[in-house]
Amino acid sequence: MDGTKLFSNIQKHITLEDLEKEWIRSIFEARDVPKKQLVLEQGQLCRRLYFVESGSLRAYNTNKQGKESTLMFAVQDWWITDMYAFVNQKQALLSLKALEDSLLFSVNFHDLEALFFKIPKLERFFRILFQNAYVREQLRVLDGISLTTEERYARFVAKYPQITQKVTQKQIASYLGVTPEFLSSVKK
Amino acid sequence: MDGTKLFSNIQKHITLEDLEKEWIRSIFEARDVPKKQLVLEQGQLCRRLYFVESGSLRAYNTNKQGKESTLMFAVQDWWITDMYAFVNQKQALLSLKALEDSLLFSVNFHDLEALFFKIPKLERFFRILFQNAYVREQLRVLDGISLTTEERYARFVAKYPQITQKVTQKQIASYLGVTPEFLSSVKK
DNA sequence: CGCGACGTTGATTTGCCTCAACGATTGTGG
DNA sequence: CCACAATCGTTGAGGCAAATCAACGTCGCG
Repeated sequence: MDGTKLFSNIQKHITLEDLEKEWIRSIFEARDVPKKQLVLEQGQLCRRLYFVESGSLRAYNTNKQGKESTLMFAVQDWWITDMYAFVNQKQALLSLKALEDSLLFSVNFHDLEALFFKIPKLERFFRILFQNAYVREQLRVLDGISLTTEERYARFVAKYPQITQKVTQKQIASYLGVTPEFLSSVKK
Repeated sequence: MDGTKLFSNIQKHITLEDLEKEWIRSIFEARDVPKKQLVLEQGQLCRRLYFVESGSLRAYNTNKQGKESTLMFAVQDWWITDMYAFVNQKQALLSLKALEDSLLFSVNFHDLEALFFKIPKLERFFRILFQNAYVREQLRVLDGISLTTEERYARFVAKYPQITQKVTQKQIASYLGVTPEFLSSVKK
């Protein structure tokens, strides 16, 4: 396990001693996942929180009629899981699938809880992480209830240019909550 | 300042010594706001985070055409602010207005930052608070892109029965992102 | 008492979905 | 490496969901 990106990600908000890095290293698990592999399947217990060291993932829900709704994309240097199912240790509402060959570091729920007691500074790190995530989702909700599809597509492209390149329009459509056909027509 | 609800809210997730309560008390500010009063106005700098000891607030954005979009309601025992503007100390995207006579406790940004250093346990409290808020917003996004208006209205009523009683249908419509006329028709 | 906001209803228009078809990519097995 | 299948992005016809606009009765507030 190298985890260069993981440690520099954490050290954006707090500083770590070598010993603390060692503890973290011992608890996080590295995993290579090939393109299209499922990391988590909807309905399973969601045991782990993932950090994307390289590659990218998509989190999506599939309803009874088979319609997919994309809740988030995660590229290099992002954290991702089905957070609802992770913090409540419940059945996942989401599936997580690799968009390309990826290297993930992950930690299970109970190890992370223990790590918070061993390294209280991590509470600060995750406080800031969740704070930013909350703000991001609130802005997305506001966009969703106040903007037209055309405006929301433009904002997505402006905010996530690197993601726009990696994913299909069908996936962007399912992130915006519209059909691929309609998104296609909006683009002109 | 009494702050019974404030302290018991914090102590849902961490325990506080008397001295720590004293520090918190000295930094939080009590304020009575009458029904319909603006607590924060869109465009102003958002300096404070609010806790609703009693009463209720609504957070909403008004666009150029004058259309209001409700981002959240906060009743007794909830925390609220324009979180985007608060954590970045930017111009507020939202206005906060009292739905009824309310008692608020609030803290300004820099005092809260200082308090995190004085009482590191508070990082844990807010880590959990933001974690739950993030999950809540993610589920709202998912509902927004995957459900019909009828289903979303039913979920709102089921999830927030006490809010449903306090607010107008116009406000619920602006929370769901539909017009009052359409919500009215959906209810049958 | 009277004004203004609310909730509802109906007529019309617009946004968006559904379904089907098509060429262009992508991926896969022989 | 090629041939075939599958998925993608696009287009168009038709239908439904939701917005717009106007009208009207009700209610709370000044």
